[in-house]
Amino acid sequence: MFTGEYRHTIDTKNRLAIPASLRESINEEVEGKGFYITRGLDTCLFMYTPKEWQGVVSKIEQSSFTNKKARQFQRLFFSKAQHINVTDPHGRILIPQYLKEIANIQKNVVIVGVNNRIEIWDEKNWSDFESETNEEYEEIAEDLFQ
Amino acid sequence: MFTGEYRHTIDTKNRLAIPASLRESINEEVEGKGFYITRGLDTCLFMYTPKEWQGVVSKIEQSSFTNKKARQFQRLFFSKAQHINVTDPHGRILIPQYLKEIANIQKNVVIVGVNNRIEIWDEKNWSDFESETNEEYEEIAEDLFQ
DNA sequence: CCATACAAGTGGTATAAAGTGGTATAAAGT
DNA sequence: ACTTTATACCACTTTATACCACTTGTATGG
Repeated sequence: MFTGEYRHTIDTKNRLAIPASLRESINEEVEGKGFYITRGLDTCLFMYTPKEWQGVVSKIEQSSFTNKKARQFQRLFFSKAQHINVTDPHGRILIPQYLKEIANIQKNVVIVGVNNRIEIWDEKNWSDFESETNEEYEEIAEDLFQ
Repeated sequence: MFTGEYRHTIDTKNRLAIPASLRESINEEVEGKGFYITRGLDTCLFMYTPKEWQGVVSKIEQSSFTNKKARQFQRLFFSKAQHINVTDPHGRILIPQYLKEIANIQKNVVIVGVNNRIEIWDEKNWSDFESETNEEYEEIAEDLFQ
């Protein structure tokens, strides 16, 4: 399970260090090697272990769209996804340029653990998101913890 | 599984380099040698490994059209398809001229991994497609990533 | 409380691989 | 036999990977 919020930077060569504590929470034997990274929702990137990724993919293969919608969605979904292995001895990954642009990522990023996935945000988008949803958090939580 | 988006160019002799990371994700023993390339849907080209191609063909053979429709479709489908081997030491293939014209391919192309196939797009058509389907992506993806 | 050691994160350089463009040779079609 | 097309080969440019060094922050021990 991934948790926590970490502030890192992307360098000029699109390298980003995955926080050590997130890496250490992965059992490679079970979860597979490397990550699948893709376009997320709300202007950020989603990153999964191979095992969790397989779960998302099988959902897509089940889903019943009209032919055209299915084709178009699958095209976007797979084209934005990328398997990355962590070859760097310091646990850095390479963020594809097109994903940087989609999530509007500059230099300072926030890496967030969200249960079965890791999210990657531009610092600005993250603080915007936080201030927007701060109040709602209390409301939702109240319902949830009843 | 093919994923990712790659920007390459076609030279004056219709040669196109298949991205190394896509080639490496193929197990030739299982998938067969070379590719089948054909006219795709939505103004692009589809490219399959021999094994995946066999799957597509057998689907067509099962399909129950009226005789005339089936005949017309199969005629178009098979006539545009071509088996190509990758002889170039750099993994380049030769795009037949008639397929270039069908997909309106100029010099700059986008090569896209879409699960069991590779798609080849002219750069312009690809960016048009992206902007058209952007909103739908968020809608469908919301259900998916729950 | 300060000094030291260690780990994590960041930045740069050197090397290797991938992609592109051209020419020469071989094969195919006319 | 000639023209056209495809294949093989070679050279260059660009990009990615591997490697090394520095900085920062945290923990440990005197």
